[in-house]
Amino acid sequence: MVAANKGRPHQRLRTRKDLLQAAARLMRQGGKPSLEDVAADAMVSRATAYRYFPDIGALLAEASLDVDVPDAETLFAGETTQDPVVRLEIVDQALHQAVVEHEPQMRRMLAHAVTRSLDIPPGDAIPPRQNRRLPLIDAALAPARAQFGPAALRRLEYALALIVGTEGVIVAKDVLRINDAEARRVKRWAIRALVEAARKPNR
Amino acid sequence: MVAANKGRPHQRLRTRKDLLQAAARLMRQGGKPSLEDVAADAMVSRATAYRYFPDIGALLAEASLDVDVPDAETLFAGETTQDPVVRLEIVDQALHQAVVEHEPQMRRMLAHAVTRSLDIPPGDAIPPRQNRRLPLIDAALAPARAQFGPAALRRLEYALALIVGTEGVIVAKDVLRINDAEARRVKRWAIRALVEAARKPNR
DNA sequence: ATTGACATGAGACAAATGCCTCATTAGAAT
DNA sequence: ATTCTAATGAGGCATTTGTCTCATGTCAAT
Repeated sequence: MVAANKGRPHQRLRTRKDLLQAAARLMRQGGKPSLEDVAADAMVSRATAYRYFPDIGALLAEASLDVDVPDAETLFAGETTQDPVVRLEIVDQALHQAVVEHEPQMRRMLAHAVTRSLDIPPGDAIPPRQNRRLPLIDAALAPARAQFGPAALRRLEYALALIVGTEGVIVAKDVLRINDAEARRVKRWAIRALVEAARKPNR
Repeated sequence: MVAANKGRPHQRLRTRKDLLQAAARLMRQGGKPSLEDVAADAMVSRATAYRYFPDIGALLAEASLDVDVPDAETLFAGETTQDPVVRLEIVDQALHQAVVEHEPQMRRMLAHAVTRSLDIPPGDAIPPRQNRRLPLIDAALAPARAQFGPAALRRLEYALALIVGTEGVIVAKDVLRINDAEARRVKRWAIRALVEAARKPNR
């Protein structure tokens, strides 16, 4: 593995970027490129690719990762509503769309994230999974925070996180086998139900 | 691949079982056995292993699959309650426990299920993912079916399926990074909220 | 008991994976 | 401009993966 934070940052960033872009490009075209393909497309030697990524799976997963999910600020830029349900539906819409638009990458990413803890030596620290979901949920609820108690808010955010992320879309597709429209409908209903339940004084 | 339903069913089932058992045994011991290891342990030639499973991933995933989740009948055997919330919590408890008890296998299984649609030739049929969740949810709601309209029932079942399965446990662990107790608490709250929302006349 | 279809074992093969070393190159600091 | 070090390229190596062929063994039906 190449050094992390000294020496030649530019060069390192460039080759890293080239590798990820090549991987993304090849995946967009067709199935599962080999590390050799990626390295060749990035005009980088195979050894160098292994210096940046522990294995081909990690490379592909990370290349799948730069699906740009809008952040909270841009998502709520022109939005004036205070209604948490409306704002949550905006979040769900954005995430849902990102998933269906980049479904193969999202699936690969999820698979990698889910098994990462297995392939590292036991007793070693598990790198935290990157998380775009909670900040968005939090931002959606921000204007209405006063409506909930602190514990209820936390509980609500966690429950919502079970519904709005990648996994929800995948479950709807693979387990429930329903189409996008119905999946969206189910989630919207659930979101509203949870928010309203959290609004109640207690329990 | 070996024939599916003619010839010598006994022999086929035996070797298939031997392979799966060997894979399960080796996985229980340590990390990720190679197909060669599995074949050797099953006292079967490598070629034969490939005749039963398309690749090592499928073998390991299927070997992880025989985690016995109780079916609806045994789960509700001594149960007299009609309350759907209580019954749903029983289901959630059972599934949650099955996941945490066999976490590595469940993760492998999920990863395989999630990416299976990617590695098959495009345009080909996607084999349905096996589903233990909906029947259990359905059984939990069965005594209370009259309380819901048909559309509301469907919607409720789908929403619940987003919360109670494997994915929910994984999200709680990896994304929310909360412990089992809190995960259970969040899910119980969400389940109750959804059921009660579905009870209301409409919307 | 014999036959015929079916399952298996043995081994060859190309490709991919991950790891390694050593020489060369390119960037950063002086 | 020179120097030193970090990054790279080239290639080798052992292992694994997945596919194929052909000979052999074995089950089941007659």
